[in-house]
Amino acid sequence: MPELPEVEVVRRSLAARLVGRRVESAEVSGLALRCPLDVTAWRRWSLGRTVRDLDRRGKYLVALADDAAFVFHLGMSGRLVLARSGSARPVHTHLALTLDDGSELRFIDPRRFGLAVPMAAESVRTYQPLATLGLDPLLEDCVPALRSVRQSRVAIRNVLLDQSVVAGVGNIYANEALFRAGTHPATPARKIADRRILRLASALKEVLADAVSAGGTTLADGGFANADGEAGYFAVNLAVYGRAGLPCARCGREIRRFALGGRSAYFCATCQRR
DNA sequence: ACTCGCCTGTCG
DNA sequence: CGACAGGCGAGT
Repeated sequence: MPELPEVEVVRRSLAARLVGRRVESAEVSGLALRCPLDVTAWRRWSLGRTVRDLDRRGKYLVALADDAAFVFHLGMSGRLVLARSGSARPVHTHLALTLDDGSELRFIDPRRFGLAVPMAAESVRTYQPLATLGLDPLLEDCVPALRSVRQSRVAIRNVLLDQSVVAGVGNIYANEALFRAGTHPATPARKIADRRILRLASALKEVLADAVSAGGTTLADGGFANADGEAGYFAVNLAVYGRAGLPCARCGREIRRFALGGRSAYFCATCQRR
């Protein structure tokens, strides 16, 4: 489940080898991702362009290539990898861009919840999925964003998942940040005192930075890998996510799981209070 | 402000 | 074989 740290790890592992490369050909699988993969659009916007920059916006990656931009989202199971052109493509490779150094950028996504869209560089500014993103909790102070929802009745775990509030947080890091902040996931946002908002903001930044340093979270399913196909090792540092029934590393109490808005929330009833 | 459907692989 | 994983957009 690529969230902000995993996308940042991909960006860092990809950027140095992608920037300066010219796109020579583009092929697609024919299957739709979140949006249809339009081979005509890909060829129109990518062929002959040179990648100048690779940027992250929340969970999105934006490659700038001269007057074009390629927007990617890894969805649930997406990978962006660089491989040698001509080597066998893994199953579920939906986009392959061959580059001028004999490498090939591949977008691989078994579950096809991801996104790969080419466009004019000037269109990025108004592209709706990017335009609605909240601020970046790794790069910016997210206290103002968390304060902005102080009237909301929505459970704080769900607030953290709202990409228009803070961009890039998914279920793993929402749960982990709440554990570090000592706040119960179901706490209505408006019930959280300002001191706890400050604590949550710093816990969020801290857990995201720790996860980036560890190369991201690769769960037992092996879903996530960086651009070289390497797993991250933050999974060993998860305090609550996926640990229902196991003892809390801080107090020993059994971690509990419950459904919150259709997806699992995890917490320690001793360490986290409403 | 909710729920549902999309999609595939894995696990019990 | 059903449950589950879950980001996100569409529908209610």
